[in-house]
Amino acid sequence: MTQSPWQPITPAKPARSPKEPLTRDRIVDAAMRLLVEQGYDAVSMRKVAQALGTGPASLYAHVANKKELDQLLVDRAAQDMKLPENPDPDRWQEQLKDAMREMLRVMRANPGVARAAIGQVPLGERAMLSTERILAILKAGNLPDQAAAWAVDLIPLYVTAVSFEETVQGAAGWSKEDVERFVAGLRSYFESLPPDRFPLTIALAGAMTAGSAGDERFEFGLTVLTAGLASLATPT
Amino acid sequence: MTQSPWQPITPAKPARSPKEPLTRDRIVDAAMRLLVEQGYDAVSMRKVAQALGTGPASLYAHVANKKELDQLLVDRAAQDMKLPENPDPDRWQEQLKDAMREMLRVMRANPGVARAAIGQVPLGERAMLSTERILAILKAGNLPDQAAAWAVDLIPLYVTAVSFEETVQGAAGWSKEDVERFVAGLRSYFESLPPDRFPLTIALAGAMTAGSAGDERFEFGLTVLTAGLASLATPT
DNA sequence: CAGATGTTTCGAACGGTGTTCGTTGACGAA
DNA sequence: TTCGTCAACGAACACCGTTCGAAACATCTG
Repeated sequence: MTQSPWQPITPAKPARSPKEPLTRDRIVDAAMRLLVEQGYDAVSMRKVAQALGTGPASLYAHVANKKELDQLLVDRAAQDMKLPENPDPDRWQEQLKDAMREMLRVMRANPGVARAAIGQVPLGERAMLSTERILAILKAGNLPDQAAAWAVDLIPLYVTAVSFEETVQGAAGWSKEDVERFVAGLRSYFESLPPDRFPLTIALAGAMTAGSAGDERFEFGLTVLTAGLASLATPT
Repeated sequence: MTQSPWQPITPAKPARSPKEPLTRDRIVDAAMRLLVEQGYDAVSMRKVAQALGTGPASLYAHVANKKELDQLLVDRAAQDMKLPENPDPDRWQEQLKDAMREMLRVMRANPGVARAAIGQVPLGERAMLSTERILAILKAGNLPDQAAAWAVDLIPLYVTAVSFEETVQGAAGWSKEDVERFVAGLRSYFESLPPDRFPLTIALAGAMTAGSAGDERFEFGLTVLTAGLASLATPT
């Protein structure tokens, strides 16, 4: 009774990790790799920790929570965006469109970033630098201060939303044919609606499902936004 | 040994539920109530089932999965949107703005719907009817078919994104003062950035954080979008 | 009326999630 | 050398969506 038969005693001592110490940067690196290679859903505290050869609890010494990690990922991606430093007042509309194309390009290159970015203002320093650059373009276009300030919120909202939609489809691992099949199904669904109540939807079924593959849809949004903003510019 | 002391005997027989049978509608009802009262995160298969006095597995006989339930919630909300049936060509821009205001109103009345709607085309019949109505307004404005077709995608995208942003804040149970405090913090963060690299952000810090409380920000988006769309209308 | 067949219900479980607790160990200051 | 501090981390908590399989019920067949 004084001693039980198998007493585990100390479990051999885990030898402490011989690896280099954890840092915020190493965590973001690992998370970014997971994000790009396997999409947003693969970025869990557990999987990131596992990729670093440790447990999830270890991450919380360097990152407040999952949301903060998401923000860090967004900021890391913003770093890759190349935006003009000295905008040209004569070409501001085209420059604005280019900037939005660049934002979409980066989000596509890092699938899942849109998912992490949606619904929260990116406040990291690198993201703020993008904001500054966009503001410069808008000021070059002679937009009133208030309009420029709100537009700089509206613009990423659009790009992020578009990229997010693509991400949702991409997350399911859809191939080009899958997308085509989905669009075709969508179109025939539109056309199958009751004609008395959905005349326009049926008539425009083709147009509504057009441009889903390429960038025409996105370009349309660019056109609408820049035209709308241009209409607010104070005449010089 | 032959009999243990407390033998539970038969567990009283669960008497089979004396309640009315489960239906898709009852499930959506319960989910909607949870959504409105406690936000999107409260809408889990488990909680919906619990609200109906059953287990989560029971729901799967009527609803394919969580995503389908989300779609059903969006469609249920779309039902509440009152949009004009016979748009007036002379007032189409104002009618379009009103329609978007109505969409936002409904999304606000059902907090969490935006979260359920984001990133997926709403295909339910009631949602499609809203699409039809918006199309009618756009056609009244003499937009080319392709423009109208893409715009009818762009418009809910904007409204949903705005509502979603509000939802994220609201989900944390923020009061009016909380929002004010957050905005004030944001503003002083902008102003504290290095002046050499962020001159515009600092100069416009006030403007960028303005209009977060009311609807001015949303109205700005309406103005930009309608103006941009109007610029695409074919002259009559 | 009895039996077979199909559908609905639902407890239990699987494998995942974000996060917290409390112990362990390493390292710098005294 | 001792002490105090703090990163590391195993284990656990409370959830999540979904599936399985066995009952309970409804309905049609003989």
